[in-house]
Amino acid sequence: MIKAVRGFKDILPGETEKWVYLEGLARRFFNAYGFREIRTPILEKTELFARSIGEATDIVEKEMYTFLDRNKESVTLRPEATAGICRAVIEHGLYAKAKVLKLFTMGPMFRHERPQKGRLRQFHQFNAEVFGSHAPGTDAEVIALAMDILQAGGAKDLRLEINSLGCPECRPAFRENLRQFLRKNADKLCEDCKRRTERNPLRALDCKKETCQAVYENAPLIEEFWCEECRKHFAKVLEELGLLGLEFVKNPRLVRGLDYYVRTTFEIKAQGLGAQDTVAAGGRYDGLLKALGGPDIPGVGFAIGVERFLLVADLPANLEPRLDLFVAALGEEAKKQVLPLVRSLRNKSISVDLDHEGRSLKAQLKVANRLKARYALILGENELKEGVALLRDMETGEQESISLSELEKELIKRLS
RNA sequence: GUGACCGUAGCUCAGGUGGUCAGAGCGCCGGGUUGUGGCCCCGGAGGUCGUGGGUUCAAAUCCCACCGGUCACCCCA
Repeated sequence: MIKAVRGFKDILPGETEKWVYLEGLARRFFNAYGFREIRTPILEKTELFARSIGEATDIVEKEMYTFLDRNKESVTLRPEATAGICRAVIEHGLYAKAKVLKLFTMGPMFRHERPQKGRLRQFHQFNAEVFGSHAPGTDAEVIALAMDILQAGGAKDLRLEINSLGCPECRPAFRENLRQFLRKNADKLCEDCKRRTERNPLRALDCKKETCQAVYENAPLIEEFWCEECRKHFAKVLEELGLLGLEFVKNPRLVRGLDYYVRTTFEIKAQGLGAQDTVAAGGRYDGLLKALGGPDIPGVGFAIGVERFLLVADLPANLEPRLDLFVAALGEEAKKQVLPLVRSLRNKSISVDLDHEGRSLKAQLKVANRLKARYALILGENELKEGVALLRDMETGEQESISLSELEKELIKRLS
């Protein structure tokens, strides 16, 4: 048997209804916050991700689905959405259309990692990106949007963690200082952190090993290095979050895995997700557009992991579709009578199904029951003779006789 | 890439120390109701016991390898 590729999952009926529900929910909020939808390709030139995410990140080094196209050009299945959106914004000059450009997208991302709870190789995100605003209020607005979507989906016990990574003005000094600290304490660190010391010292702070965390109790803090601008920016973001009524926890060790973040970074964590407890994450990426060859326009955004969202969402129980009407036509003649009616009702958005296998009435009603039909319409020889059809209420079992000439009108009245 | 655990019908799972152990529940199909679903009763279909090798008189059961799944590490949504 041919099975789906590891880490790639079918989303089956029963699940798809939940997806559609959450997508609709997210769309309503994106709309309410003034975001327009953009859809970019799933495949991009590899260079785009290498330049935006960062050459030395795990994503680029070992997690991308990269291959040579037939013309020998290296292409990659997008591991995240921001890079592609930035590319499109630059390519089409979208930044010229409005001072502040608000975009959202939803769709699959691909990362070649070992699957586990809340982690697939093809996974899905809801993404929001704002271009053209340096204002801290925009950071807060974007965070509020993410929180609103998650809360509307019934996610409980959300924990918003926030930090500022500084900017190109102040971060290098911190990075160097931290590196010195790590070198001094190298003998107490795990192998991973020793490696991070030279490659990406900030990431060491994120290490989950208690022995390392014990060392980092005394590590230098980024806030001690923030420049005046970064300090003011962060304070203002927090103030606006407070005004929006959002609780947060400052986490000076919060470091993201993508190089393009500056200043504000945040993660929204939830209970019940196992080891991968971040449902949403994002931050500010002011230099990214310029780095990709565009104008020097700032950006802020976030991604919600849809699979993880589903794990913590509290959804309505009645998402599975119900059939309005099941038509049980007994015999060829009855079926001929009923086909035009079925089509007509369907064209009025009334959901109707019928049996094409010529099965017994009993079997047909059984199907009607399984499809959770509200009504069944029974038309057999007896009814044909009398020029009527029987409308059976599948809840109560009550049946009434309706003349064929009135049938369509009656059904529309009851079912629309 | 590393580790732990797991792999029996469509689904959820039983099957002490190898010898009617190929089963149950749910689902599906049919019958009980010559034209009436849901509840109940009866019957039926459906399985290379993940794959391949080995030990043995005998393996779903023990051993090895491989494949697949789950969770965790790394990292991240």
